[in-house]
Amino acid sequence: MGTTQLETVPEPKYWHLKTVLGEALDSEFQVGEILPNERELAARFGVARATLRQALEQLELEGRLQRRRGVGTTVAPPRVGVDVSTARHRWPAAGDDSWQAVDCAAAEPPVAVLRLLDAESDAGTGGAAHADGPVYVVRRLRATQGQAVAAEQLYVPASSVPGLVVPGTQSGTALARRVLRELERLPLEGQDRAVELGSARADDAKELDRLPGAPVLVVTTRYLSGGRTAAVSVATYRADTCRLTFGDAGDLRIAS
Amino acid sequence: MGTTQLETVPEPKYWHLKTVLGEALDSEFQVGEILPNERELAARFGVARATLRQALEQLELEGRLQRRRGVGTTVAPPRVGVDVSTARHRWPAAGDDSWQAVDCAAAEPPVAVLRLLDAESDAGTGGAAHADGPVYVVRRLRATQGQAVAAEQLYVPASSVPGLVVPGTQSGTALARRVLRELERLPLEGQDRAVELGSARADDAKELDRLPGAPVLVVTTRYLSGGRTAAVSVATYRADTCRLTFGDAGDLRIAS
DNA sequence: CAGTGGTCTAGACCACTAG
DNA sequence: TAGTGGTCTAGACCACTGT
Repeated sequence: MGTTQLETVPEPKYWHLKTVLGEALDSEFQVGEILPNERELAARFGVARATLRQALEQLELEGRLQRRRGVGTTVAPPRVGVDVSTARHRWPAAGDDSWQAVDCAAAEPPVAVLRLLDAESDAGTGGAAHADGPVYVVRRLRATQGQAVAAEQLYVPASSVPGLVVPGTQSGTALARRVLRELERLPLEGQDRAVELGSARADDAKELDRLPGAPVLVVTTRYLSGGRTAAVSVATYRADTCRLTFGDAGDLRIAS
Repeated sequence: MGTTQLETVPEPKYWHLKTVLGEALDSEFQVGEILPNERELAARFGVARATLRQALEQLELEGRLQRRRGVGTTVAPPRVGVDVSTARHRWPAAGDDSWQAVDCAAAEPPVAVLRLLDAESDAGTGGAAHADGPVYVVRRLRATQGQAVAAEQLYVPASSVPGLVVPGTQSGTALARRVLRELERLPLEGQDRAVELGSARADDAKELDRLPGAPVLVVTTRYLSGGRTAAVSVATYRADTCRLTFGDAGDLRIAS
């Protein structure tokens, strides 16, 4: 009783809410403007806070909202187009100032990365092209317009950078730059790339100023040199704020 | 009280749950195997069902689980790699049997698409290159290994297919094929592509066998011909089951 | 039909941010 | 310290699937 049950289609409340809110965002709000808090919005729409939050989550997923704990919910700017095109045979460092090397250390890569590094080795031999030796993990950060948009781990087997000399103790970021410089000496023959949805690991989330588990676009790149996989990059892009572009002709310019 | 509060770091329960479940999936379950139902799992871990669901949602987002109402929760197979590489200057139809034309009708595209279609027109003129005329919307479905992985709307301004003759009433799928055939007559000069996260619209969701709002990867492609945007494709890929590949050298073969 | 996941409620407390 | 979003609970009912 009380509920008029106006439609035969029981469209979920949060879905309808999302639509209504989305239209309101278009017509009544400016980018950066702060919305009423969740408790008030829920009351205003006559729903529980959890239901309201379900709608907000979707809008945030679509990049229309930005929520920050302790602050509030704001209207997000349009997603920034981030170029991830397979720039004609270039190493990840070459002439790209949007990436900033942060750290580097020898470490054991996850098995998924190991499989990529060994991808060209004969299945029968079992063993390894270069996965047995140490692998340098270079951590880099990508920023666009002052905003951190991606965190990357670049896995470089020591066998790919034979010319590298490692002095005893050296700052991680200096080592990172040296590994990248050595890498550029190899002839780059091609690259593989894949994009999939993931959720941010705790460390990546912190660098991207998001909570752990935040939705991210994971770009995996395999750099090929000498018939082998010379390096593997796993880059984690904020899915809420980024649109990955692969243009022959640059941006898609969705906004203006 | 009763809670031993074992850690100084108040890691969220659902996050810890997700980790535990994820490890269990690796070691104790087979692909396709069905998990205990949510009420039992929640009881077993001593949490509320909503909390358990938060963990399951994340695992589903990462493509590790598949949940179907009325059926249960199953262990998902590894994501399938779907090639979306900018195949050397090919129209969306050419020699690709993974796409199946479904329907076609003249319709008004969303404003975002209109902006793309007019992208090359002079900003000052305001008006339009060809957005004023009718626009054909071809709907297609992409299947891989018997599974629907993507739903596409291909926007083709009538001015891009001047040779097209439209008989009075014609089946939508036949019209779709004719539009595509006409399109192939144009010289394709290049294409722009962008990938971003979205949530499935109701109609796409139905064709992808998902609920509305399900996370999807939206691939927007702009086909360039004669210095103009001859067509725009908006393809919606299931984010849970798909990994988009852009290989020079084919798949990344994460699995085996 | 019984059993599943999906939606929704009305609370409570916590972690974080900013004044 | 006040106010925000984030987490969590213990229920309830609904929509869908298979038998």
